[in-house]
Amino acid sequence: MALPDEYATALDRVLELVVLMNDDMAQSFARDGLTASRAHLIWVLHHQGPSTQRVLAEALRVSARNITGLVDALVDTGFVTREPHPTDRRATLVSLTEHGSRVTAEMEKGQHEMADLFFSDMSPDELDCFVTGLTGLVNRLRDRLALERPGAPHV
Amino acid sequence: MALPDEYATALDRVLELVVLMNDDMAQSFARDGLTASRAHLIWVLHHQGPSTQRVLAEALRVSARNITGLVDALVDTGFVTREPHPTDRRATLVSLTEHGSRVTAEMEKGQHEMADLFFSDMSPDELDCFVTGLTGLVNRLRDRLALERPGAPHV
DNA sequence: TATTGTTATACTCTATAACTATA
DNA sequence: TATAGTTATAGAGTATAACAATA
Repeated sequence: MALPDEYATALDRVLELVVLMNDDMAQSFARDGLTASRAHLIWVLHHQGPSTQRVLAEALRVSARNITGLVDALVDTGFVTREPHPTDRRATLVSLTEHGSRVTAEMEKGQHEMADLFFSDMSPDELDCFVTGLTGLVNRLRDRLALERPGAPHV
Repeated sequence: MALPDEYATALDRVLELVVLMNDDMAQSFARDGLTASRAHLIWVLHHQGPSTQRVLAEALRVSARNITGLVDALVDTGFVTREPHPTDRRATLVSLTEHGSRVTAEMEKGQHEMADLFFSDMSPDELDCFVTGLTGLVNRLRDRLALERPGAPHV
């Protein structure tokens, strides 16, 4: 055990970051008429294009039943459409509407603004040092999670 | 706009940290038979001692009705007790049981272990530089949230 | 027989509103 | 009149299980 006080302060900062980021994202989603889960779903569509509900369930790591509910809600609120799959008549393809595309594009822009807010005040050295420390930390955390949750995907 | 690629990488790391921390905490709570909300509640009791439900509602920033449900569940699962308030007969005092105290003490120990995992591989210089960068980032994020949510408490 | 998505059911967290008991 | 906590009701996310249509 080395520097308990510094460690405690540093961990407090990390925990505060997590809380603030969760708040910030939830708030930003709410402004668009979305929840975190619905935002996650259309974010996947934004990056992967039209997808079956099966694929969405795997991407969000939730049950097929849950995807049915999320897609229902996103259809009702005009973010996505359900269309028949061209070759597999069991499946449906979920696609972004124009509104859904506009919102996900705005989300991407919001990420760039957030990156600017976070990093444009740092010198190149400061940024490098911060990212190095953060990367090591994230890697150690990812390893621990993989160990403690044997069923999880070991990407 | 300065270094878009470095910024994007750095933001990705931050976002990954948030996801992993959320997963890690949820997993750790589940091992103790808790949810995030219930863990938050007993964490407040651990630090503030026996409290009225009113105080807990303010600490967790949720409705009084919600606290009733959380305390019901925590009483059923043996983490807390409800007792009459000594002077105000409208109020009830929520206290940790022995089991609740043991679990919160373990949570505290788990935090120390997490801090060790995160920081014991960093040199003092690396830690200092990481914390400096993180502190600035957290401060800018907190300021932005305060601006965008005028009703929020300006601690 | 396996897969896709649905309906049925249930649990958790969240909220507002109406109500009781007490201050 | 105001406050502490409950009951009533509702919406959202999550799960498993049973079932339909299709592969």
